[in-house]
Amino acid sequence: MSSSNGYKTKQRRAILDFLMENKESHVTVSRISDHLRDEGTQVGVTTIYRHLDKLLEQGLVRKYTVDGSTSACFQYCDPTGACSEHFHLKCERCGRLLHLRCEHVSQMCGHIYEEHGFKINLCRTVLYGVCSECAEKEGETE
Amino acid sequence: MSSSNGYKTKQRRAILDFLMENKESHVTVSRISDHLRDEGTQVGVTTIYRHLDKLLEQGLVRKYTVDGSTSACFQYCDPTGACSEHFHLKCERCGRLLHLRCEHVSQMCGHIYEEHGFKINLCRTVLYGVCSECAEKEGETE
DNA sequence: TTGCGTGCAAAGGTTTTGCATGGCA
DNA sequence: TGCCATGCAAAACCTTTGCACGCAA
Repeated sequence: MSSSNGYKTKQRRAILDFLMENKESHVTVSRISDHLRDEGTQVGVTTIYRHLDKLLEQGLVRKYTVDGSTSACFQYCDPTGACSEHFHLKCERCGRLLHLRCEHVSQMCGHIYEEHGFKINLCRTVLYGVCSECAEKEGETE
Repeated sequence: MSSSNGYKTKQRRAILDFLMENKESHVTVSRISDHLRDEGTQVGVTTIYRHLDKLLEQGLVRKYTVDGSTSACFQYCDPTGACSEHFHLKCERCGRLLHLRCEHVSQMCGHIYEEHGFKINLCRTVLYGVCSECAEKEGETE
């Protein structure tokens, strides 16, 4: 079913490459556009939006918004499925996305499902907070 | 400090009333605007945005985005502060917001902080998924 | 009376749509 | 060659800003 997801064009390749290069952080459409232009592979924003929509449907990218920004953020999501099995932590200070691979926490998902009847969608859920590095920096000045 | 948060106008009253009536779900600016117009208390969107900004600063409303919609969602947040002490679950089907008051889950926050060095911000964090009622409905048709 | 609150109009952004052209298979 | 992909321009939205007037205190 997913073997023929459209033509292989250089625009699609360029967008996908950039997303994969930045799989540890999130990017906006304008950042994708700027990067591709600087790199020499000019791609219209329309095309970028259309590809992201498709990738979203296929579950290959994650989409969310960051406080204070009006534009959506996108992030490549490994097709091996690894990212749909653990929580994601987003630091409100530095913006980094951390992958929380932890047995203890995974069990909590089971607990919430069994005891509270709520099936968490790990693909969409992001835990916001402050990472240890940023907490240290703040501790210095406060 | 928070005893004099501006004048008491009928617009402010109308917006706050609507938010409090809908504290179990989220509303968009256009929904607020439509409701107030239908109710007879026409309020300009500019005013709605400005009040929401203030309420956000005061921590009286929560703001987030829902997949598929480009506009922001707002939700009244009880000033008793209880809501900053537990997780919120948002059902992706019915849109309801559930308050997860559970000792076991609260302990997990401590675990993530102590073992992973990440301090979760419960005010901003929303766990997405499907609630038990919607899961049942889907089970019937699938 | 003073100064914040309000709402219109306009600006600024982001995202979507229509349509003619380009390029993969 | 047949379609899908692309990109420009324009439209459609959402949100913010400037400014004059209204209204609470």
